[in-house]
Amino acid sequence: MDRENDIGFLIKLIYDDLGRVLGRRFQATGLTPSQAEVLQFVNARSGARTTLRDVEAFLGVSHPTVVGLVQRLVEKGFLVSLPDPDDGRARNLYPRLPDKLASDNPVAAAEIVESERILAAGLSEAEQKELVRMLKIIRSNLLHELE
Amino acid sequence: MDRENDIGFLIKLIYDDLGRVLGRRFQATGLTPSQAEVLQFVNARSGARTTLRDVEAFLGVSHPTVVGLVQRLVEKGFLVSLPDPDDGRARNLYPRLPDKLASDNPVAAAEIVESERILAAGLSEAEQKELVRMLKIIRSNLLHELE
DNA sequence: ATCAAAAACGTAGTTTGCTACATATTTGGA
DNA sequence: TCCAAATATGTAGCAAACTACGTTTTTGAT
Repeated sequence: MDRENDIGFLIKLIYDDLGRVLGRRFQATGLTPSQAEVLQFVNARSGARTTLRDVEAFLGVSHPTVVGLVQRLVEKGFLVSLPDPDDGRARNLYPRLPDKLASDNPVAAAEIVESERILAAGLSEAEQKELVRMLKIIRSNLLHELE
Repeated sequence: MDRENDIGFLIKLIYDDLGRVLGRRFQATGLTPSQAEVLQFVNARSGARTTLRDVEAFLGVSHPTVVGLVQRLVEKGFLVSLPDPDDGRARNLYPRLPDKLASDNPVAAAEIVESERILAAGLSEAEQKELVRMLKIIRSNLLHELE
C-alpha cells in the first residue's frame, strides 16, 4: 500500500505541487498558470494568426478546455477574440495586455523558465537530459495505449 | 515557444494522458481512477480504522477533495461513512463492495499495477530506479519552494 | 480545570480538465 | 458541381483539484 515509488503516483504529486508553485508565482498577475501559458503563446506569435485550435495543440488539451480558458482571458481583458476573415469557422486571438503586464511583457515566459529551474535544481545537465528522455518514453507509451 | 523538452510540460502531458488511460481501464467498474484508489486504500486497511484524514495523506490531496471523493463513493454504494466512536470529529470509512467488485476484489490494485507496467515499458529496472530518484528530487524541490 | 490552539470534517465558489453532443463552415472527391 | 466528411468552435454536464471560510471536538499548556 506504499505508493512512494510508483512513477504514476510521483507524476501526480509533482503535477499538483507544480500547480501550487506556479499558482503562487502568478498570483500577482491575476492569472492562473494555464491562462498565463495561453497568453504567453498568443503573445509570442504576434504576426501569425492564432486560433483556438493552435492553442489546443500547444497546450495538449481538449478544445472545450481551450474555450473555457479563452473565455476567462477575454472576460479579464487579456485577450481579444475575433472571427477569422478568411475562415468562417475560426476565431483569431489577439493579446490585449493591461498595463501591469504590458510594462514588463514576458512575465509568463520568465515564470515558466524559473519554474523549470526550480524543478531541476540538484539535477545535472546530463541527468536532466536523461530525465526528459525517459519522460518522453513514458508519454509515448501512454499515447500508444490510447491507440 | 517549443516546450517539447520542458520537464514541467512533460509532467503535465503525462499526468493528463495517464488520467485518460486509467479512466478507460476503470470504466467497466463504474469508478473514476481517484475513486478506485480510495476504495483500494480503504479495502487494504480492513482492521485498521480509516478516516478521511488517512485518505487525504495517502492521496496527497486537500481535505475538501477527499470529502468530494468519499461523498460520491458513498452515493454509489461503494463505501459507508460512520462517525468514529472514539473521536467525535472523525468519521470511519468501511468498504461495501458490490457484487461485480466483490467477486474479484483487488481490481483497482491490479489496474494500478498494470498502469505502472504500461508507463515503464521500455525502461530498464535501473532506469526506472533512476527516474524515481530524480522525480523524488523534483518533488522535494517543489515542496521546499512551498516552504 | 480552563481555554486557546489544533485537528477533522464540511461548505461555497472557482478553475481546469474531460466526454458527448451540436452547429456552422470548408474541403475534396466522385 | 455537390455533398459527405473533416474542421473549428460552442454547450452541457461532470469530476477532481484548489483556497478560504466555518463548525465541532479534542488536546495541551498553564
